[in-house]
Amino acid sequence: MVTIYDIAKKANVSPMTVSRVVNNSGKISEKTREKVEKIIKELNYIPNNAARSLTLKQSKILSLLITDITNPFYTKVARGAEDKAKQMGYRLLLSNSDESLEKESEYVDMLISSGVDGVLMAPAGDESKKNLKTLIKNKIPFVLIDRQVNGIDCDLVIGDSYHGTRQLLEHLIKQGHSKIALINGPANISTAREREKAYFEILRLAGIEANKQLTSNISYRQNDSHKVVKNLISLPESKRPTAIFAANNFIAINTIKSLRQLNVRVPEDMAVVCFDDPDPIPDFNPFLTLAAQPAYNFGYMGIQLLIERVEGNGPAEKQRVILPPEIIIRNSSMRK
Amino acid sequence: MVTIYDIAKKANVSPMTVSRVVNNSGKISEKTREKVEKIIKELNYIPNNAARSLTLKQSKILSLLITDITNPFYTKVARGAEDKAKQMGYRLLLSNSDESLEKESEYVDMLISSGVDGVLMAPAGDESKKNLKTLIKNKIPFVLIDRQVNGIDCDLVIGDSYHGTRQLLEHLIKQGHSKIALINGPANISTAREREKAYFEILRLAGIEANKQLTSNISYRQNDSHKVVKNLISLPESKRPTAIFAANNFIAINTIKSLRQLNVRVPEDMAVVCFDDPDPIPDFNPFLTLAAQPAYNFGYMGIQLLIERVEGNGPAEKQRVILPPEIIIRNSSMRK
DNA sequence: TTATAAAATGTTACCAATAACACAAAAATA
DNA sequence: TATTTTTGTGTTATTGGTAACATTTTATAA
Repeated sequence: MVTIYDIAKKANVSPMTVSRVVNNSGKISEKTREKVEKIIKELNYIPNNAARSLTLKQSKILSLLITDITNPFYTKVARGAEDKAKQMGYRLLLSNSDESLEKESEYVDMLISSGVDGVLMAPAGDESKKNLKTLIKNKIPFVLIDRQVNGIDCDLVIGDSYHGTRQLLEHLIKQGHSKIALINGPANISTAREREKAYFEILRLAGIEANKQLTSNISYRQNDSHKVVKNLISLPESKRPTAIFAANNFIAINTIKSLRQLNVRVPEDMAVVCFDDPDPIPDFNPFLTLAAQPAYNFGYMGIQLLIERVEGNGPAEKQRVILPPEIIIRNSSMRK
Repeated sequence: MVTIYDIAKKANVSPMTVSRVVNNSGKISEKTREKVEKIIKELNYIPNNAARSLTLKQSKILSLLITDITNPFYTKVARGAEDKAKQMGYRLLLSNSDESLEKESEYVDMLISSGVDGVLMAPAGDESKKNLKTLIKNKIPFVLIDRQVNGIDCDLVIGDSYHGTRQLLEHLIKQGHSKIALINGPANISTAREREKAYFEILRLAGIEANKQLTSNISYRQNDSHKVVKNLISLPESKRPTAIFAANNFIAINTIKSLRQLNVRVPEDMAVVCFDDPDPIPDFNPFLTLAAQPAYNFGYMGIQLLIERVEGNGPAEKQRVILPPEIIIRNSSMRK
């Protein structure tokens, strides 16, 4: 490995001078700069980040801690995050918590040890508070995306669950539905709570009496919708829903799969709508009506806020960025 | 930040003893080990990776350098890679080259500087040789996935383009197609070359005279299929293809979009098949007939080979892992 | 009981880069 | 020309951890 010492020797200057050339810091005569730069090129010198991190206490590495990169929502988040990080001269570490608190906790320790400068995180749930406290204790800045955590005041980039829910439900109501089921995510995740709250509020506003029997909480990523769907289908005609509002893309897809297995046609017998597009490549075979969140921007903005914190340019008060969803109406909710 | 010196002082031992406890190396009496471990917990000590990297010359960070995480193929690769890396105690850096040689080159420099222990890479093309040489010069082990590079002898995890192509084409031929167009990726990417070679070979074996007019090379990820599709469609009836073999998922989707714009129905007027599933969530609205490659395993195996190299446990000769595709026949190629 | 081996712990130097300070040479000012 | 300021460059110490060697303590054998 080529070090500044090798350069220094060959250029007949001190290592410090080389360091100054590399970092463009301090005063350097044009002559020495050129001489040193020439040798740097010649020997193919690349600075050693470990040594730099050790003295500077910054690694230029950020971490993206999400639940699962294979969820297209987070795929796009990751892409946005990586683009912004690259643009700002940072590298990005990828971690998948799978919505598991322990995995998240393991990663947090690993990340601290790795010396990341900051963490962009979609927390597994409210219990992530413990892991965030660990970050705080270690003075590692973080920004939350998609989900908030009770009792943690920090920079946020989140969607607008209320308006997304509202537009989806109003669309269903306009289509003539009044018995609308909610298959929600876990109650310990803020987005699920917000969507549920919005669900009841909007039904009330529309003069529709909500029925607790029609709502349920399941995982955002494990496939356990089947039982719930079966239950809904086996309700007596008078109570059986004609539409399902799935809290995310994954639930929606599994719901549709279950419905098909049960010979319930979508949308003819059952409309389905959800949050977040399951299709990473836009506009191919579009089927699901949904509230598309600007996932790329979640990542992009998140990294932007994070770097502001890392570099200490952020405002004193925490920033809350709320990105509105876009409602896309497609076949899964259209009465033929 | 808590260091081994803090622990040492509080435990009344030398820093070296603490280091030994942390790393479970050397001989330590049970008594001291317990004493030190207690204080480590108490002070919440987490080792500083920068310092460790500096002495040990290894960072426990690997890099995944792919073309685009939003391509579902690479999304799954990334997930497999991250899972294996985590399991082996490594962290994973994510980089998207967008099939651009310069971006790839920038990343390679960044990665070397970051001190990654190894790189798992889907090279942008044959010209990536230059970037790989940089890695070699810096003694950074790497493994290539999905694509080979002429003139670089290294560990590989690749698919089987020949058999995938063969099965797809035989399926089309069995469906009665004889005028089959190939919309291929760039000729400087090994997978494209292999698929083209297989295409001609298999047509020949089937006694079908191949027509150069029916083959073309476009980007694997930019949407520039439209002109090509238009040309194919405007061929005289006698020459116009009845099926299109798209070299990857992205091309296939854009091809179908173009066909729809041109009012050509798929599969009624035109069958379409391709490599790689564009759908990250399995079995939802499946439409495309394709050769599905075990993307997750590309990443998983790739990291496994890479870590073998990094840790010096690998065999002397380079390893070539070839993962066969699975043909999935769906609607896009079925004559109704 | 002493010599010797083994086990446990400590000391020193080093990894690559940089901050902080020191100092010489050149330029500006008196 | 002498003095001050500025500019350019060098020296030393530090960052957190560990390898290599040194030393002390304990256990074992003679």
